[in-house]
Amino acid sequence: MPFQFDTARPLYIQLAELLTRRIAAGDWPPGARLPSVRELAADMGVNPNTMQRALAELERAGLVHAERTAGRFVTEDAGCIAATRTRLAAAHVRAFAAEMAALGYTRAELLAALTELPDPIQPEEEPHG
Amino acid sequence: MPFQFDTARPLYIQLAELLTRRIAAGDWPPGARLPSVRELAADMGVNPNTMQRALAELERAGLVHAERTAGRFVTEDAGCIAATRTRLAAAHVRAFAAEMAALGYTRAELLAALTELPDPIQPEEEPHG
Amino acid sequence: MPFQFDTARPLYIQLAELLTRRIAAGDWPPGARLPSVRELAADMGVNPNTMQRALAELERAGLVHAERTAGRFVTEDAGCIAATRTRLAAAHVRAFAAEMAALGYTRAELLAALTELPDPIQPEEEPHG
Amino acid sequence: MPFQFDTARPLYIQLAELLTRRIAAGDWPPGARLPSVRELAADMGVNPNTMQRALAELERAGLVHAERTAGRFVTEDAGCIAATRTRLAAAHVRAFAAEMAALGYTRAELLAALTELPDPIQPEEEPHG
DNA sequence: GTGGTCTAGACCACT
DNA sequence: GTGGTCTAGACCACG
Repeated sequence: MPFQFDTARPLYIQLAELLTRRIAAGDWPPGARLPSVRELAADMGVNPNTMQRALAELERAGLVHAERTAGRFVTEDAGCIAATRTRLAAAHVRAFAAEMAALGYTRAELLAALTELPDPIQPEEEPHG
Repeated sequence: MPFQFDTARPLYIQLAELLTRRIAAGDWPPGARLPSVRELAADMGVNPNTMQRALAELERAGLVHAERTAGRFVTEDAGCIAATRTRLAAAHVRAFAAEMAALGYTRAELLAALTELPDPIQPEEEPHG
Repeated sequence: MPFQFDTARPLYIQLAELLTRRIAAGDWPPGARLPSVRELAADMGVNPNTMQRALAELERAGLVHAERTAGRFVTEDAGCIAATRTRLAAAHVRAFAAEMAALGYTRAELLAALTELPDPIQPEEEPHG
Repeated sequence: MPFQFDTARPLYIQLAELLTRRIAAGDWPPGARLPSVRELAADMGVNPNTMQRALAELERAGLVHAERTAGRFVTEDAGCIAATRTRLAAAHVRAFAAEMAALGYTRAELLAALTELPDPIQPEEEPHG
C-alpha cells in the first residue's frame, strides 16, 4: 500500500497517551494520587468507562497502580517514568528529524531553526496546504 | 474544552497535504508536469474523484495550475514553493519544540538529542503515549 | 446451559468446607475440643454468626457434636472421619483426572507428572486460564 | 488474613480461561477460525462486549489473533499452545498434589487412587461437608 | 466515596 | 457479515 491513511485512533488510546505524557512530564509526580476515574472522565468530557479503559492501559504499562478503594497512584518507580519520558522524547526527535529531512533540511539548518526559537512556545494549528 | 481529540481528517485533505509536502521537498521541481489524476489516484489506491479534490486544494493554494489539455504543472514561482517549504518546516519546528518543552526538555537538551541522531533516518513505530 | 459460571458461594459454606477439610486432615483429632465459636470467628476474621452457621453444618454431617456447656467436640467415630477424608479425596481425584483428561493427558502422563513432583509442595499463583 | 474467601472472579476472566483451556485441549486446532464474537457470546449466554473482552485477553496472550474482517484465528504457533497446555496441566498437578497432601495422602496413595480410576471420566459436583 | 464489572445498544470501517 | 469502539446506566465490594 503506497499510502497509509490517518484513521482516527481509538479515544481510549488517545487518552492513555495524554495521561502518559502528563506523567512523563511530571504533572503528577511519582506516588501522587490521580483524580478519580469519574473526575478525569468529566474533565475530558468522556464516558467513565472509556477513561477506565485508558487507565487500564497505563496500569498494564506499570505507570500507575490502583489501590482498591483509595484511588489510583502514579508509580513510585522514578526510573520507569524517566524511561517513558526518554522514550517519548526519542520518538518525537526521530519523527521531527524525519519530517525535516523529507523537506530537505540538513541537520545544521534544523539546529539553527531551533536555536532561533523564542522560549515560551505556544502551539499553532498545522496548515495543510 | 480542555482536550481536543484526534478526529480522522477527510481523505482529500490528507492527500493534499501529502502532495504539498512532496512539492515543497522538490520531488516535483518548479514547472514540472504532474502525473495525471488517474495515475496519481491509482498510485495511492484512491478514487480519482478524491484525488481531483485534493489537487483542487493545491490549485487554490497556487502551488499547481492546470493547463486545459496538457495536464497539471507545478508552479514556476520558486518563491511560493520555498515559502511553503518554510511554512511547513516552521510548523514542524514549533510543534516539536512545544512537545519537547511539555516533557520538560530544555533547548540545550533538545539540540543535544538532535546532534546525536544518525543522519540517515529510518522510521520507527510510534511507541504508546 | 453449556457453561456454568463460578458464582461466589455463601461464606458459611466455604467455612464449613474448610473446617471439614481440617478435621479430615487430622488437624483436630477425634474427640478433640474445638476452639470456641468466637475464637474461630476471630481467627478467620468472620462474624460469629457466620461461624455458628458453618459449625451447624458440621453437626448436621455428624462430624462434630456440641456438649451443652463444655463446647464442641470432633466426633469420636474415626470411621466417619475416615469416610469424609476418603470422600473428599475421591472428589479431588475425579476432578483432577477430568481436568487432565480434558487437556488430553493420558493416565500414564498424569502419573508421570505426579511422580516428578517434589514432595514438599508450595502453592503457586494460578496462571491465567 | 488467615482465610481467603472465594470471591467470584470476573466473568470475562472465566470466559478467557475457558477458551484458553479449549484451545490448549485442541478443541480448536492451530490456525482454526474461532466462531464470531457474537456467536460465542450467544452460545455462552453473555453480552458480546464481555466476550470481546475475554477474547482480547487471549489476544494479549498471543493465543489468537484477529483478522479485521475475516474473524479470529487460533495462533499457528503450536509451541505457544503446547506451552499453555503444559502450564495449565502443571498448575492442576500442583493444586491437586497440595490438596491431597493436606488430607494426609502420600504420593504412593495418590498414584494408587489414580491408577484405580475408570478411564471414561464424568464429573461429579464437589460435596462440601 | 473508590475502582471494577456487566449489559444493552449504537455506530464505524472493511469486504 | 466481521471485529472494534463508545456511551449510558446499572450493580458490586470495600472502607
